[in-house]
Amino acid sequence: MNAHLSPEEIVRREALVKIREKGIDPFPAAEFVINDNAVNAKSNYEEGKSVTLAGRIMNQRVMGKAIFADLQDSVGKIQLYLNADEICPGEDKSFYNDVIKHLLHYGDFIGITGVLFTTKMGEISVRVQHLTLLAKSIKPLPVVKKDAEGNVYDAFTDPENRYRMRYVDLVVNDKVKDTFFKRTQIINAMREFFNTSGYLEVDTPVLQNIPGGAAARPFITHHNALDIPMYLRIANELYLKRLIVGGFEGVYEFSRNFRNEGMDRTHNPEFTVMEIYVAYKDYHWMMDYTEKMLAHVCQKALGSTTVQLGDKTLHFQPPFKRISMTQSILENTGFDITGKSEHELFEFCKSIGLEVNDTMGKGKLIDEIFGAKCEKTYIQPTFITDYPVEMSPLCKRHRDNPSLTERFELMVNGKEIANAYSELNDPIDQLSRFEEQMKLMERGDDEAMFIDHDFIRALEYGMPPTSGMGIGVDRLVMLLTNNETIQEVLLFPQMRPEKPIQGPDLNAFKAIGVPEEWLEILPKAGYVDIAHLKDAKPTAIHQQLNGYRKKHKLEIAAIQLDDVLGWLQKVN
RNA sequence: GAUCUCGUAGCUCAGCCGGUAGAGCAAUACACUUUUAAUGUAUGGGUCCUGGGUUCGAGUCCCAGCGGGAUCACCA
Repeated sequence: MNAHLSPEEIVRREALVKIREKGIDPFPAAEFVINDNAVNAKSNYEEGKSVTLAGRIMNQRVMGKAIFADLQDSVGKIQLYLNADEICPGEDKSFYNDVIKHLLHYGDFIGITGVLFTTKMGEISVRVQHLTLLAKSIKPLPVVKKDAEGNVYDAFTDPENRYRMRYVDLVVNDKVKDTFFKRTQIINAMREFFNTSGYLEVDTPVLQNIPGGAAARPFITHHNALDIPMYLRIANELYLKRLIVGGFEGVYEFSRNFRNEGMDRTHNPEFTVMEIYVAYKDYHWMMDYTEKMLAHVCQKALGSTTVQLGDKTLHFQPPFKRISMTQSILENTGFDITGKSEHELFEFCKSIGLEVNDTMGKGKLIDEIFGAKCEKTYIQPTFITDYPVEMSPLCKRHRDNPSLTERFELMVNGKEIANAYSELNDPIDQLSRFEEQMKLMERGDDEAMFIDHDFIRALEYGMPPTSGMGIGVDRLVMLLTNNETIQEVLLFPQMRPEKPIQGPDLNAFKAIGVPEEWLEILPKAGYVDIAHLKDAKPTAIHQQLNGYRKKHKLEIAAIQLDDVLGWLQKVN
């Protein structure tokens, strides 16, 4: 049964047995009470202080009757000094010699009690008096080593393995845990900011009848009892506005959204957006509020409003630059979109080499121009304001210009981070905007919005003037943790599923009369299951198996052709 | 979805013009009571991603597939 295990795994499983034979439980149930951690023990160092710590053994340097090892706990590492006489004060040194030296492995969880001291090399360490095995690790972790200059050797770097086995990544790669600590600090800082303002955190449906609030392809599922299609939410916007209709002053939600679109280093099928809606406010207020909120988040999570991102330094100190979309396009292309017809925009797009087609309305064409020529130029936080009405079906028309909307997006490092409106609260205008979207859908735009009649009904009861803002949490975390891929800031990013390891069906072979000693050889010779046998010629099977036997010099009786014929008879 | 590129030991990687599968770390054994990429000696460990093809002979060349990465397109 150990055929599929690596030699190291077999050693560890054997160690498990030997540990049990010595009367030690390798997976004890009892609580292990610690009174300190690796980082605190070092920063509040007191010579001779007794500490009890728990964590993984990460590196052992065996020196005969003494061992140096690193203990890695939830916050960091501390060196252990394991001395035979210290741990086994009496005559019997077998716990040290047999268990610690030979049955403990890299990655095992242990608990220790000992006293703090400093080695002659100046390293704060624990002189261990008691050691308890807390959990055996029977699969070897990748061994990552670091030298005195901080150079890392044999790092566990393969992105596929790191993301698939994040639990391993977190153990062996120091910086990974820090990113996720920061992620939570960022989210906590936002929550704290909104709560201090007196706004209410709410939960709205993830499973929706109509996937509204954004333009994107949804994931579709089915509700059996109601026998209707249901959608995973692409946004929560329309539900939060219903709550403003219901009378809340301000509501916000950290919303896990799902979009059935491409995956790359800035897109994951599920991602997190924070959306907030506040009654009686407009988008000017929301710009001020967003600036303050981001400054607060940077200060809380990073201790500064200055953020290093690669070779760029970003400044989140308010006020941020503000520029209208029309002005931005004019500055970056020399083209004034004011009053231009769809045809004129279409021709301009073609003239600057953009790929356009006739499913694109005015809004989408302008968006193309902005995306291609303007977006990337805004590295420092910049509010882009006053988008064309065609691009923003949920946004109130601009108070001074009905062809524009009261909308802003916040650009940082050439990417959209936040999006906000003075929310459209005129139910009649909202319905006609939805109908425009339906026309786009009929033209072939599969990301146009559905009409949500219940949402219209809510607006008909009356929604106060409201400003709403959504912020891409994952992308914000990327910015603030200096990561270039979304996979680095999601604990478990979406991956193509691993192919199940096809366990050869040995029982089926047994059932047709394959002898015990040949059971495991069949799959190795290429016959993974009965179907493979069935499709092959008996003579080929016969030769293949005996060929394998010869090649590997197996000390078992050769298979006769009659045996193979016998198996095949039972198959049919 | 398109293009480029990669897939060899538990980890990081070599492997030339096609000719017996390699190193370091990890593992095992021995030595070593202040090491920290510990050290020294010895040993074991491989479906060279999968399937075809060319060839006397394929890790290597060709084709297809699977998986990863990068770039681009769409999207936040």
